[in-house]
Amino acid sequence: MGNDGNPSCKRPYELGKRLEQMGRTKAAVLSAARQQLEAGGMREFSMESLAKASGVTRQTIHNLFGTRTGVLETLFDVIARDGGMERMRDVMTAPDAGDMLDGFIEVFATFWSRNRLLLKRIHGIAAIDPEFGKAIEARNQRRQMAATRVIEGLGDRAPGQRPEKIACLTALTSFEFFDALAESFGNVEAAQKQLPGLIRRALLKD
Amino acid sequence: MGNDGNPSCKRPYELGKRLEQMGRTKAAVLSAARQQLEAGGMREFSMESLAKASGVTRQTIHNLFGTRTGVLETLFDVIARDGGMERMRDVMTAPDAGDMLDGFIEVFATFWSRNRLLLKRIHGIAAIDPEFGKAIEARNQRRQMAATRVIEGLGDRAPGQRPEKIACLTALTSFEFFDALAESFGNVEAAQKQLPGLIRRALLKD
DNA sequence: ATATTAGATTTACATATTGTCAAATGTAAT
DNA sequence: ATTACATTTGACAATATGTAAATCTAATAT
Repeated sequence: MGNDGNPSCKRPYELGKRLEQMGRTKAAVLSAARQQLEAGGMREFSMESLAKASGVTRQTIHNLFGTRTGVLETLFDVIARDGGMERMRDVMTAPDAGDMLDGFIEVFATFWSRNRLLLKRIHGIAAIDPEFGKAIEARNQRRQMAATRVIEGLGDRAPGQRPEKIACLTALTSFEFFDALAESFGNVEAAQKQLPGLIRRALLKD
Repeated sequence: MGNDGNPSCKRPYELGKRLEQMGRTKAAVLSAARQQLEAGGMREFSMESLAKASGVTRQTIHNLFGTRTGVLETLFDVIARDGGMERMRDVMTAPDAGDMLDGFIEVFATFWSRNRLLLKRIHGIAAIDPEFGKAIEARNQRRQMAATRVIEGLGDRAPGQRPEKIACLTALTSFEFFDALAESFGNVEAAQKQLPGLIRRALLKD
């Protein structure tokens, strides 16, 4: 934006209100994308229907997001940023290791349950599209790093099997497991309620 | 096949050798499908490339499998049938409840690990295509029923929380969790090795 | 052996979707 | 009023799925 560095421009130009409008359409597109993905999966999710639902042209969406994958990536970024993950900062600095574990579990369980349907689709896409999958792998690795610090914080008396515990905690706090649990229970609340105890038993009793 | 009950047929006709050929092409297509899905996800998996890889035309594949989804469903059925699941019969009739639990876990862990990449793709597709997802949900429900019998067999002294245990066992033996575990460990063998202990701790200690 | 016939395979076509481009139009900042 | 940029419009190429009619193959009856 702006016209910095463009020698053909004869005077400066700030977008101002137009940027706001762009932001609104961008939000509208993302909202429509979310709705369509959740409702009907990838079948309903076409640039055409997206354009119609958000009241703009296909071309505009291309201008705003690049490609269809671009829409997905943006959507993924948005929910990751606005999903309560900022609480992780506090959690990871908790003085008590047990509190850290509990907070760790709770933050993820909340995030997963809040965005369950959408994340199901997005992770599904990641599973069938290796390239898109990298974006999600990166986040999983961050979760694994956090899990490492949690396990180290617990400081058990058998440090030899820490790697196993880290891997278990990482897998048990994955979206995939949470989703499977919610599926088996038939509702999200039960999964959210049972998860902490389940993980503590799996990890701590040895 | 054959022409049974078709009034427009003027004389009996057995396919014989031609059926063998069909079987071979069918197998070739499925093999190519598996390879392409595992290697490059849905990007590589087109009717065109499938036809080229298996040495037939697109139309032949349509005749043999109906639609592209038909190929996937057949592939899913094939691995489900030839994946060692027949051992479940013996497992579920084991006299000792602990053996039943162990066998239950082991059969699924083996199946998941043997077909990991392919199942990752197939479950991914199920996640983004609600209609296709039903086929997999059906199998998950069968696993949940089996899990119910396993938990009931264990006959613990707190039958009030059986539903929770059933749901946990179902989720912990899901492909999604196994895959997440293998991902965190970095290899399948470790996941296979750790899973039984993890599940026993999560379930039994209370 | 050979003509007949079911149905396997091919060829050609219709439809839908993504992505891109150029030019026209709209709109807010200067 | 003029300029910069966003947005629309319309068209196009590339790619994919799925279908209909034409052609070929091989099993069978005579």
